[in-house]
Amino acid sequence: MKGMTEPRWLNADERRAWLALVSINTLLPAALDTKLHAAGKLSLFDYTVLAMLSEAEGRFLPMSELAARSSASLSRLSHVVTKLQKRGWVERRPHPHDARVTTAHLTDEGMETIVGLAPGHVEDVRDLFLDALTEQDVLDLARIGEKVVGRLDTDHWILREG
Amino acid sequence: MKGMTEPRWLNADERRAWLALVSINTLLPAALDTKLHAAGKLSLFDYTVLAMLSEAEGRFLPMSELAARSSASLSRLSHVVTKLQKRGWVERRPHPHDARVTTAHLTDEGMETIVGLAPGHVEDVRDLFLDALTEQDVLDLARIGEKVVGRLDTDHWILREG
DNA sequence: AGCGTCTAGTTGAAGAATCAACCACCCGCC
DNA sequence: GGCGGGTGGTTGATTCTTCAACTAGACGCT
Repeated sequence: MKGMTEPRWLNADERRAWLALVSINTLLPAALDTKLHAAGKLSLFDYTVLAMLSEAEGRFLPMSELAARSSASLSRLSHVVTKLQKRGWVERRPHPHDARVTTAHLTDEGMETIVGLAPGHVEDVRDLFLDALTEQDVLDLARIGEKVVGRLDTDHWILREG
Repeated sequence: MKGMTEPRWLNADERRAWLALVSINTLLPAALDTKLHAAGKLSLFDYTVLAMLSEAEGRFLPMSELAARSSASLSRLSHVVTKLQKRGWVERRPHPHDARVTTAHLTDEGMETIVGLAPGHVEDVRDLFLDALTEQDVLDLARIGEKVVGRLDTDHWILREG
């Protein structure tokens, strides 16, 4: 049982930070979803999956690695890959040395799709988000953001050094 | 047609900031959803709706105002209020002077629910998020977060001065 | 009073996310 | 060599979200 002692309520600045984060959290994906849906009938998550594959060596990744890089559950990813597969953007193949693993491969058609979408998407990210910030803001946000990610998931892939 | 010119790709820090934000965006709500679901079978969004009502004068708000304060569409809110109503936490009442308006009222039972949940939730927010940050981080995040919110929605309620 | 337009909200169907149950396979160990 | 636990992945049911269509009342104009 937790909370027998008086909780430490949020002070004004903590509350501001928290509310802003929650608001960004609903507003930003919604806006990008709208843009991407208009540009190519896909969601931000669909886009992220394709983008992660396009940046991977050989344009394929095991499902679990792809799930990690898109911060999704295996279940969610599996459903989405099925959808992307039906559209011809992704293929599933068995792993040669471990029969448990499935690898998701980006098809040529999938590559064309994301290459066509990427410039517009990057522009949208700037419009909606980055252009509001100074260079210092970007630096601060990267620092703070990575701290938070580290707390939420110690082994998160964006924290791997390379 | 957009994008005839070469897009400005993200530099290293912009990419770090962007990836961190996207990751936080999926990880944080998921973690809080899990906690809240364990504590009381509700989602972060359900919680937010109840919290906004509990903080409102008279513990009621018009649907549109409640939608604004929880960053949701009227449609989403309407479905959720229906659900909360079935659990006895919220009531719908007509507005006395404008028959178009429905007001959502927090019931006593709803108030008890959120009062019971709030200390644990605040602790979770600290555990998962705020405790990773210094005071300066919190200040920076509040400043940057509000800038971003302002860009996404000029009239967002958290930016109203009061 | 009657018309058009805008605002507030609801609804049902369609698509997406989560959860729990499940299968198949790998690996270490007896 | 086979048993047990852990890993990688899929599936279907349930729940949530979104989208488009719709009702109804307010407000302004003539």
